[in-house]
Amino acid sequence: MRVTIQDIANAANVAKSTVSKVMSDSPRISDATKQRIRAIMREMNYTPSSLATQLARQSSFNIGMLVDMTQREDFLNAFFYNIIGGVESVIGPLSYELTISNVQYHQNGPSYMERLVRSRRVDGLIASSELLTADNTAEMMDLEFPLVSIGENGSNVHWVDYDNRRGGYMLTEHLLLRGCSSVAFIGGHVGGSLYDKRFRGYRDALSAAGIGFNPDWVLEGTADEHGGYDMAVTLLSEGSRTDGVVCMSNYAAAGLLRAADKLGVRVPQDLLVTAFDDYPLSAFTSPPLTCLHIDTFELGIEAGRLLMQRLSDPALPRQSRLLEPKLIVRESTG
Amino acid sequence: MRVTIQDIANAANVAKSTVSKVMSDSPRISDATKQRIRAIMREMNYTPSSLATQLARQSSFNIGMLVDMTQREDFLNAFFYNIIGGVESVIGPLSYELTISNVQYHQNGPSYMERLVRSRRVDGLIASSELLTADNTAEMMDLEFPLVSIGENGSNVHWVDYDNRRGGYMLTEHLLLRGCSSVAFIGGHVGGSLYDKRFRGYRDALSAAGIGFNPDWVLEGTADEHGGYDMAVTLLSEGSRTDGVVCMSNYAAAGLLRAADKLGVRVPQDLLVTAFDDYPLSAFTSPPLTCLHIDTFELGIEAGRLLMQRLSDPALPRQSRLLEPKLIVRESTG
DNA sequence: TTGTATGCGTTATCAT
DNA sequence: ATGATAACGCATACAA
Repeated sequence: MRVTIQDIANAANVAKSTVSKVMSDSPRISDATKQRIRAIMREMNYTPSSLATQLARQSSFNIGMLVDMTQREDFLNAFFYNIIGGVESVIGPLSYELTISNVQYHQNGPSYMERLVRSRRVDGLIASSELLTADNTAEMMDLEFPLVSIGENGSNVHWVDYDNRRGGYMLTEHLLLRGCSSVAFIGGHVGGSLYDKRFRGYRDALSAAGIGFNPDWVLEGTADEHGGYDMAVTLLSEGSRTDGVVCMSNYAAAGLLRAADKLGVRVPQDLLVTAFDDYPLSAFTSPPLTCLHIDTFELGIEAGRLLMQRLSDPALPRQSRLLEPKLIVRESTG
Repeated sequence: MRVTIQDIANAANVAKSTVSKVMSDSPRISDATKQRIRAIMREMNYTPSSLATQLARQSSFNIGMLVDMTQREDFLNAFFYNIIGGVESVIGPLSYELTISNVQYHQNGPSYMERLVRSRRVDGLIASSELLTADNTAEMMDLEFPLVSIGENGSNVHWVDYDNRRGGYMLTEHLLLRGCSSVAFIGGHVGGSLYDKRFRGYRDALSAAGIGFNPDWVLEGTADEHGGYDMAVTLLSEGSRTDGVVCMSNYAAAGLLRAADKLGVRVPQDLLVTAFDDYPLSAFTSPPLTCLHIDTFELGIEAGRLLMQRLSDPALPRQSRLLEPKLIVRESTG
């Protein structure tokens, strides 16, 4: 830094403690001196050193966010980026900055626990639940280090998540309301955290409608375009009476649509189709897909809010927020 | 911080300066003491305070990256996220952290110049050229503040960018090589920085092939699905002899494909189609699109490298890097 | 090879 | 209402 608080103090013929008080707008400084010193600060183009401030206040005014960039799947990227945007939108106005740290590159060198947490490089951390090991979580709890998990978390930490069970329920219910009687569920694998919740929602909706569950309607597989195509071929060729489908992803749904087209199955005349995630394909398939929109920006906002709350109240009891997804109806369901 | 360097010094019965030297692995400390003190540090679970280190070293070891999150267009998000990943992949291993700052929220409060630059909260900045005003750029030059622009920049700053002219050239040339003789260029508007470069590449490729340029083949318009549809209708209904198209975006191309389908124009039999950007639609349209892939992760890497170079050599003469896009051939061109 | 003293630029406490 | 001074935790030039 060029000009320091001392320079200002000298120029104004006051002690630097006075200048400091002016900056914090202390009521114990006369308005006259405030004006005078502020003018000098402007004139001398003074900006306090953030490094010094941070050390003195024992706070970095920095929030860390852990991401995993090994997954080069672009659609995930868009989600994370939105989360980042959401977090920033709440911490930014509170004069906190956002530090993005990639777990990938912590493999060899010091981990994020060292780089961010123990060194106090950030005042708090937001991280996807998959990236939080039990050990690290425990240590942060022990250090009373503010932490918010994105994704339901078993440990005693704050978390925010979308209601995936509810999502499965909503899509299934929508199909039933449109007259479907045998609804299939395709993509994903039993044991996946997303899968299990969404599948449960699917089954709950069937039960609620008094419809028995048929194992033939459920196909596991990779939830991408290729997987969707294959599962659709299986599902539609068996002469099954399926009249509605819930897909684990819009990529799988795109594959399904391609298969249906090839097999002469018309959507939505012969088959109604729904999928999780609006982005990126749902609006552009033919026909466009009825889908469930997950607003990850909102997720970031909630995570940020929760963390800031925790920051100002260390005794904040453990909290969690379950956000509701939004149904977007398009031609694939009539 | 709980345990400080002083605590370690006490426990080891040495001066804290000795401990400091051990941490930097100074050759002037005996191996014996090094081992002994390191053991104590481990045992006492010591991690140096980053705040204190930063103040003492007069460096935040932080790189700032400016983004504009007002644009809620998801596909842009994926690009930016990849840039972030690229930057992080080079600065992370060098023990720098990445600070993401959103210009949007700097509207009212202090600007990023105040929050990041003048306060020295970051040691250097990476920002998209559209976000850099002449004033701010000038001030950073004046402060000798390390800056790398993403996107060609007129000012005397370091920058990295993709070669958009070359991109326009490549797509056009590809069509010509596939036998097209009248190639159209649709989407975007004269004056746009991307447009002008890409369009120039298109014209250059035509010239190089000795083909005259026909203004009827060039349609301006929004480069989204709707715009693409409209432009295609205009282009294809006029009984024009266009046999190949370069689209400014894969969204526009998707619209074009929809229009072609409706008008009975077959792709690629009657018309070859190419587009800028692989992500997100190009692989999923029918037929899948031949397109130009822009690896934004790579862009981030180059930006990061350039900045780190500048950081270690303040006298580094102004540099720029122009990256070459990659042609991905799919069914839309046969 | 290790220790002493000072600086880094603030904030905060306690006098005055 | 303002000033002197001690933290904050580490790095470093200079002594020993």
